[in-house]
Formats: sequence, structure tokens, C-alpha cells
Amino acid sequence: MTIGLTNRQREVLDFIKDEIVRRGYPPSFREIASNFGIKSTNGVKVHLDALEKKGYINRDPGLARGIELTPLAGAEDASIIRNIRKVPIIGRIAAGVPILAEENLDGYLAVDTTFVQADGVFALVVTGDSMKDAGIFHGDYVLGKPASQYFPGDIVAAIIGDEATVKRYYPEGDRVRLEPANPAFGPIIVEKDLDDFRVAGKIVAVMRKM
Amino acid sequence: MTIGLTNRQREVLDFIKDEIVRRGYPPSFREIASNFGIKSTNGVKVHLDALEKKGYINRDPGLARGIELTPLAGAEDASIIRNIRKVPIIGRIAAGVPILAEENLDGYLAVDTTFVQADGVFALVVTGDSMKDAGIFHGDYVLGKPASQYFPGDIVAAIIGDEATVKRYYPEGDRVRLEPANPAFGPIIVEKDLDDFRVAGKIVAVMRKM
DNA sequence: TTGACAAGTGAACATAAGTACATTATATTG
DNA sequence: CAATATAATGTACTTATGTTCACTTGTCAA
Repeated sequence: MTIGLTNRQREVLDFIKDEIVRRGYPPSFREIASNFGIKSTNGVKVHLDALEKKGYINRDPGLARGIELTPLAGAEDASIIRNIRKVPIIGRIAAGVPILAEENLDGYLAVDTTFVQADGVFALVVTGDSMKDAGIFHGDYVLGKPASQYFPGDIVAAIIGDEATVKRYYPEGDRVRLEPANPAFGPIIVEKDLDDFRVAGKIVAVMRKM
Repeated sequence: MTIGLTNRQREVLDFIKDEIVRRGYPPSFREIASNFGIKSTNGVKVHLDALEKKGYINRDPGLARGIELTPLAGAEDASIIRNIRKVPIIGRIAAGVPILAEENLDGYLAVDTTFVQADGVFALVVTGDSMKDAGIFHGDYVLGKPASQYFPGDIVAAIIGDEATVKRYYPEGDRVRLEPANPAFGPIIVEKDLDDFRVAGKIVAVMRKM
């Protein structure tokens, strides 16, 4: 058995999905057959059996139009909404407005609640490889969670002027040392009470597209 | 005719909606009947005829489970969940079943479609730090996408026996070298055609909870 | 107190839809 | 070349599902 789907199986699965979206219920064997020019319902059955064995659909034997899509097939049922948070993506940071202000937003990222429980979490796209050794690369999304207090060694998203940067946080008297995790970079030292400096949140998750 | 819906008609409509959400396809006459303790399919038919006449559903005569909800019935717009995929999390891998078989599943992870477009993508929790230098740590979720072909240097999820491992893929004749990204670990060499070895997918995303 | 409507029973029926099995064709691969 | 996987055909069959019709019961308003 092919591990993935054969071309034909994929075509059949796509047709089923389209029909469900279009009509609200799955097609019958004969409808599938006629769509593909297949002249025997058994030709269809073989495909559906394969799709079921491979975990893309579920069927109750004998049930008319009883094709159930599994999440594998990209079925999105409403139950999913419960474990989802929409997290604002912070883009360019405008001066003088709160970080989560609309001007700064660059869309939303849907995130499973295993990654964020709290409100107020935001996402940021990392630029540069200064946190490489902490497994945070250029282009990664990081999720930041605002906290009332930050501890030495925390990886935080800090706003300096109109730029956000991700670094390790080390308070040092009335200054803060922002330490990269990459020997090729040096630390940034800033005055704690500087007007255009603030820590926006502690990094609680990293997400990378490859 | 009552202008709005009678209580009974509303109940029936709600049941139909629930069933569609729950199973992905509408109930049959007899399923509706049995849910309400109605002993004749005709009892159901009268309700459905009324619902259709009042514009809450559409039906194709004679069609099994051919109930279509109209916008009047509150066929909610799914746009909130349009950009979300549920991805199955592979846990322990049972022998002799496809990797995505139910036995292997350990729940689902909701993922933004910026991270996965294709179907068939699965998630895996990484064990060990053998891919540390590639920014993949112990405990990270990785998303794997089955492909028809894998190229040298691809980071892949490979199944060896009942274990999944994430490594760089290097084909070498009739063998495959699975190369870690951590000098503390050595490569794994396996026969390509070994029964209990297969490449399950190419890693397309990494997600880390911190 | 009649009529209209909602809600339902029960049985017979027609057809839509899934199942089973034997058989064919065409690639691919060792 | 034999073996295997994929993708079908065709027929017969079973069962799931929708339809029709005659009849009942209860409620409510004219």
C-alpha cells in the first residue's frame, strides 16, 4: 500500500470535500462514479476503502452518504474554535501608541491553546539570527506574553524606539542588558526608564515555517 | 400555517443542525424519528415539508440525507475557522498500521494555515536534542508533510520500528543516512527497504512551548 | 361544533445507495 | 518474465431511505 494517497485517491477525496462544502452533505457512490466517469460503483468503493484505511475518512457500513472526513482530510468542524486563540501579529511599531494598537497590527495568527492560555498574547516575526543558539531564527514567529515582572534570563520581546527585538533579559541596576544567544552578536544596554524602551512580553512560544 | 416555526419544527431543525456539525452529514428520516420518539417516518416528513415550505431547508426529492440548510436556518459562516487546520498528533507508533491510523493518534493540534496548506500533515513531539543545531529541541512539536520524494539534506520524520525520529535525510545507494544536527550524536544508517523503516514526511514547521 | 392546523400512527411501496464477487487491463519492478 | 499495485468493469444482491395514503388525536378560534 502506498503510504500517502495515490493521485486518484486524492482526486476522489477532493471531490468529496468540494461536494460537502457545496451541498452540505457527502456524495453517493454513484455521484462520485459519474463525476469521474467511473462506470461501476465498485470502482468507487475501492477508493473509499483505501481512503478509510489510510485514515482520511470514516464510514459506517451501509450508511447512505455516510462519509465523514477526518481532521487528516482537512475537516474543520466547529468544535475546533474552542481550542483556538487569535493572536495579533505586531508589525512595524508606531511611536507613542500602545504596542497592541491597531496601527501596529499586521493581521492575526491562529494558535492552539496549548501554546497560549492567557489573553494579551501577541506575535512577532523575528528579524536576524541573534537568538540562534536559543533555537529562535530569522523569520520565526514568537509569541510574547505581557507580565508584571520579568526575571533575569527570561527571553523577552523588547521595544526600542520603533523596533522590536528578542533577547535575554538581565536587569542591572537602573539599566537593562539585553543579551543575544549568538556569539557573533554583542549585548545591548539600555536605560530602564528610557521613554522609548519597554519590555513588551516574555516569549512563551516559537513557531517556525520551513 | 404558522408564520414562524412551531416549537416542534424548531426542535427538529436544531437536531438536524447538531447532527450536521457532529457527523458531517444530515440525519435520515428514521434517525430523526428515533431521536424524538416518533414512530413513523411520515411524522418526520411532515416536519421537513413544513421546514422546506418555510424556507429553512432545501431538499431534493428522494435523495438520501439530502437536507440542505438555508441561511435562514443559521448556516453559520465558517470564516472564523477558514484559516485553521487540525493536525493529528502522532504518539506511540503501533506496528503494522499506517502512521496516521487512529491507534497512533494522540489528539489534535490546531494550526494556522500559514504553517500548513496541504492535507495529510501530521504533528510529532520531538524527543531528545539531536537536532539542537537546527533549532529543534526536546519537546518541540514538528509538523511533517508526506512527500513523494525526499531530497538530500531535507529534515524528515522517519519511522524506525515503533519510534519516530527527526533527522536530516541523506540517501546513499540502498541505504539512508539519518544525520543529527548536534555534534554529540552520530548518524543512523538504515537499509532503505527495511520493513520497519520509512520516511513519514518532511518537516515543514516547528512549534515550541517555552 | 365545526373546521383548520399541528402532530402523529401504520403499513405498503419504490427507489436510492451500499456490498460482494468474479474478471480485466495496465503499469512497475525485481 | 512473474509478481504486485492500481484502477477499473459488470452483474446480482441487500438494505437504507424516502414516499404515499388512509386514519387518529388534540388544540384553538370563529
